[in-house]
Amino acid sequence: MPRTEEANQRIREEQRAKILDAAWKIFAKEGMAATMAEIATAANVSYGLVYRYFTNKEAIFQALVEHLLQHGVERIQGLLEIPGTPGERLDFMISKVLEARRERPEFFLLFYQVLNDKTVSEDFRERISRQGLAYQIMMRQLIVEGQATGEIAAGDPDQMVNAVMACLDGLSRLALRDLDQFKNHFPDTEIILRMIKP
Amino acid sequence: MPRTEEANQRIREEQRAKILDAAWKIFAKEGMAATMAEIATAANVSYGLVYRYFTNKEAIFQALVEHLLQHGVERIQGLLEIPGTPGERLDFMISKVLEARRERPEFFLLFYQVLNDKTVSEDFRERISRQGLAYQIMMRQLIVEGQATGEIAAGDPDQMVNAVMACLDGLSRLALRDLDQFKNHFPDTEIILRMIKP
Amino acid sequence: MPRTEEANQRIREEQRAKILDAAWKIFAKEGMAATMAEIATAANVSYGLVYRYFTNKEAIFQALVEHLLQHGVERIQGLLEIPGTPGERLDFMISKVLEARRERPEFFLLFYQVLNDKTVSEDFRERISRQGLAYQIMMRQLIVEGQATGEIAAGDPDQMVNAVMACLDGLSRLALRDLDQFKNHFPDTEIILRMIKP
Amino acid sequence: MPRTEEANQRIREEQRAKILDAAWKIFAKEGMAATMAEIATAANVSYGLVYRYFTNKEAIFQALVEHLLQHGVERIQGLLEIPGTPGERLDFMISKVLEARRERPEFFLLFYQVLNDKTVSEDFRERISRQGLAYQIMMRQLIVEGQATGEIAAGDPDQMVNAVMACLDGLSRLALRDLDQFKNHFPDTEIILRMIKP
DNA sequence: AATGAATGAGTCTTCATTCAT
DNA sequence: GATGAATGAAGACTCATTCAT
Repeated sequence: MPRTEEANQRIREEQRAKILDAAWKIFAKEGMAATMAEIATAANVSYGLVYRYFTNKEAIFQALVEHLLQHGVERIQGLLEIPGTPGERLDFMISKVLEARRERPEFFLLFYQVLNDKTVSEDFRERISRQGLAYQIMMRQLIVEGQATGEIAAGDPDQMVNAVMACLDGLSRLALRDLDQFKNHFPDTEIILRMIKP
Repeated sequence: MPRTEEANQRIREEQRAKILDAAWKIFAKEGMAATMAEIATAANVSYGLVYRYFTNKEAIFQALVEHLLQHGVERIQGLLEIPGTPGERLDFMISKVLEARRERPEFFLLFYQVLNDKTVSEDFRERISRQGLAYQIMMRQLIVEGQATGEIAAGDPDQMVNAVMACLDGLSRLALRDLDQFKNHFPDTEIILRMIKP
Repeated sequence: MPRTEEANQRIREEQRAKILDAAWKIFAKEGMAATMAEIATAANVSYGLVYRYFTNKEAIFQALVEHLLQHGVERIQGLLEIPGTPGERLDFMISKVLEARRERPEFFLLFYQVLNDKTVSEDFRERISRQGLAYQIMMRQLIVEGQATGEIAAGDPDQMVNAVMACLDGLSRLALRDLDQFKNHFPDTEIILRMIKP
Repeated sequence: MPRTEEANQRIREEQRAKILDAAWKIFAKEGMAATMAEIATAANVSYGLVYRYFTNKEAIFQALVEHLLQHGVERIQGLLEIPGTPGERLDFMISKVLEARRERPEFFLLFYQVLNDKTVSEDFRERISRQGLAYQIMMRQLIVEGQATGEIAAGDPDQMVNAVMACLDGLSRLALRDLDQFKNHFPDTEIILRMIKP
């Protein structure tokens, strides 16, 4: 008695999700050094099954990255439409991303894995990189505007962008090293914002 | 007619240095994922020669880490003896480390590689970790003292430490991703310090 | 549809046995100089598969040696319980071991490989050595007793032990060099025994 | 001021001898697994020098084997000319070889290394093997003759040859394993001879 | 759809051999 | 004649990927 078509469909989706969930955690931590065995074990599926859902390791990575790109675009789109003064918009933009980073650290960790791992295909690096850049360009733009309105401290806007981005990056990595510190002493937005406030 | 003993000595020192120099760059970028072939190529020596100078990959890593620990200890020792108010000492401490990070990015990148790579021996992780911690504890102490004197902003000192450390970590990583940004728009100490200033 | 658990179990046991069988022959001949490729080829499996069954070359060796120790102990235990005069017991003991050596030459060849190969772990050498010694001590004891009863020739019992043991060792090695001679002209126990008979 | 020709000649011979002496010990123990570094160290010469005296490892081996063959031939020649009854000649032949084996164990150990090591060139194995065979054939012949005269026990002469040869082989190997036993309890000829005496 | 056994290419390490001095 | 630094091929081991059931 074969399964119904819907049942199969559902199974497939569930299994795929299970694998991807596991992959998030593993890839965020290990990057491309993650092994297929680790992923299968973490997903609680058999070794071979992973290959029925994904062509190869790169393909899993790709699925995660697509997710990243997708959500990233949405998020950035959202930020573009926010009303307010440049300073207000910066506040919002940074507080939002901080929140996201606190809630989904794997998300951003993967982001950096993509950028640093040379075994990741150039195409991904390119796309991921472009997205990060979009965010930075927007931040820079708002900083420049904010300096004009006096909401933002004077100084090289690029330095400020680098400082803020570095801080975000570093916080994400803290999640890897010391989850306790990360969860219990995640800095308030205010602290970060002081870097660019007059 | 064999080479003189001094000539051999010199050759050995030069080659060893050449290999270590190459290893800094490679390990900073790749961590233990670096291949011996990469290191040999970067050092411009043959594959097998690396093994005449170092027992194995771990031993190269070890040599670099020892260097790290050595200099780190000196640096931290130096900071302990600085006179001044807590706020002044924090200024000094952070400006010094920023300078070091700008000048020797590989140095700190390796630091993080050690912490994150689970293939690195537990002993190294322990020692490196302890050193990072010493720095953080000192910073936290000065922040608390600075808050008492009013030189430092009120708020959870742990959050501030995390924010500053994250920023430092993130800046180091910027060197990997975008050396141009890193070199030309490295943030002034002042920007970072604003995070903890009232 | 996956294989049944039993099928897998059976496959694993068969393959493991196949590899061990091949390993007996190869290790007996080459000792630790045996290559994994040789073993895989002799076992008619792929290179990598050997590593799914054994951690490393040493582990294969270990499995064989455990077998050796196991059976050796049984054999020696058996000899202790034999009734009869010292001379009779010596006859029995030597005829038994000769038979074993004729039937399972690899068994004893491996024994000597362990003793002579300095790349074998000290622990193994120790255990194997102790076992050989136990056998020799028993033989020496019976020789001394046999000399008292007049069943055994007078003379230095250590020399006799050495002569007999040397003969056994040498016969095993003959299997390597000239299997034809070994099989068709394996000496009768009587010949060996004459060395210690009056 | 260049060295005189004779001085050079003498140096060359001394160095060559030094290397060969060292090689005897090392090769007897390790066979072809001996490393050139070990040999150079044991000979107390520099690594590279070995290659000025010998083309490669095989060549050292070859020099030793030539020595073996040379002396072996002499020895066997000597035995052919011995007068006496078959039994007397056997006594002589075996006592001589036992003496040689006790005095120069490396000599015979190398002999067996050649036979068993597949990395030794087929040619050597062939020649060495032939020599061993010559010795055995002679022994067999004398045994047969001795059986006719009643000096030698009845029985399969091949078995007797194998038993005696095995004993010799085994004794040589005892030198590797337990030099103390080898030196202090080397069996008297008489014990060995009993195997073939009525 | 699922399982895990099987394969082999890539990397680490050793060591025979070559080469510059 | 002598030295030891340099090279690279061979063997151990890991792990992505394929395959039989």
